[in-house]
Amino acid sequence: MAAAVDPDPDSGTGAGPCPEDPKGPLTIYLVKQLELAIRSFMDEALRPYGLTTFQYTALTVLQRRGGLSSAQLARRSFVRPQTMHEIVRSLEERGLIERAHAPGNRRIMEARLTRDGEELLAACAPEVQRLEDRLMLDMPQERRSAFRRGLTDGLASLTGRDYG
Amino acid sequence: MAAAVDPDPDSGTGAGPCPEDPKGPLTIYLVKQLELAIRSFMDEALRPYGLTTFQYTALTVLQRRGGLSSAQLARRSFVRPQTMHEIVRSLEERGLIERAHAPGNRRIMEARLTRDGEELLAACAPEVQRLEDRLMLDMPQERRSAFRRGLTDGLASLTGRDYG
DNA sequence: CCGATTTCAGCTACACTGAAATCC
DNA sequence: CGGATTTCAGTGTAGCTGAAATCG
Repeated sequence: MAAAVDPDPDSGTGAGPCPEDPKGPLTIYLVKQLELAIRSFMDEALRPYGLTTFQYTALTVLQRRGGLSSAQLARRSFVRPQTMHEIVRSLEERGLIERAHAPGNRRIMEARLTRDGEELLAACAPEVQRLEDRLMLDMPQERRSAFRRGLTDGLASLTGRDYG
Repeated sequence: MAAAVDPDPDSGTGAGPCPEDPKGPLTIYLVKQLELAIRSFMDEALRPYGLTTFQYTALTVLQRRGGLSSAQLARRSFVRPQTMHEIVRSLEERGLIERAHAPGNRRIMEARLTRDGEELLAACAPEVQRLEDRLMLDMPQERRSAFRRGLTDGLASLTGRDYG
């Protein structure tokens, strides 16, 4: 499967420090590698529920902040409005979200989870939490905080938004 | 463009702590958000060179560790060998890498950067470094180390490999 | 008229499954 | 024969550009 992660004996990981660059790989490279690993495990965990990682993420954002428009979601996810519209449309078709015209602005469609959407997220939650736990397994509490702070600070630096 | 990142006044980021969960969003969510932001800026920076972020990443891995096979690259990137084969094939077609049968094993094709590939990477390097700098801009040295450690530790936890 | 949102159409890149051939 | 690598064929999803319609 996607996340088989055979502990393969390929010499090294491509990430370790080399004689030429003692500081190791770029941090942006490490972020990408970690995200690839997470997405691989997420896709595997979510496949039984018929969700991709991206669809799941969109649903959780809508769960936390209902009433967002497709364009607002797109900005959060750094994709074009057309791309997010496609995701939203498919989620609506499956009955996981529903959309209604915003009061006072007829051209904006606000999306919200349906009961089915809530239930599907609840069904996935344990597996997602298991992945979160596994990620943080070997980190003592203090290091977890420092890690999360690096992530939010980096996001703030790149986007100018506040993720604290 | 992709990374326009208008400092839009949408209420909040979807990532901040909510009354219901004082601990804030899952760390795996933060990793994904940060990677989305990075990829957005990377795609924008690399477009003039005709490279996607994924292609660029594959090239840099081959630069650090020449002589890898398509299947070895696939394991590092958590994709199927068929997927990586497609990437490698297109890079070879463009003359950025070349492949040769491994000595002693005729079914393995080892890939290496060509001179054109090296030059293209060198041309991209400044822009990529600018993004790296921007990510770490507001972090003092100690916090950068803690952040990088979180990334490598997380990778090690998920994959069982050593990214130290 | 300008800007934001939604939507349609077409396109490329990514990633998967399935299967076959080659070689150790 | 089993296992790994490469390759081909087909499919679906993600994400892009371009363009149009709607509404404030």
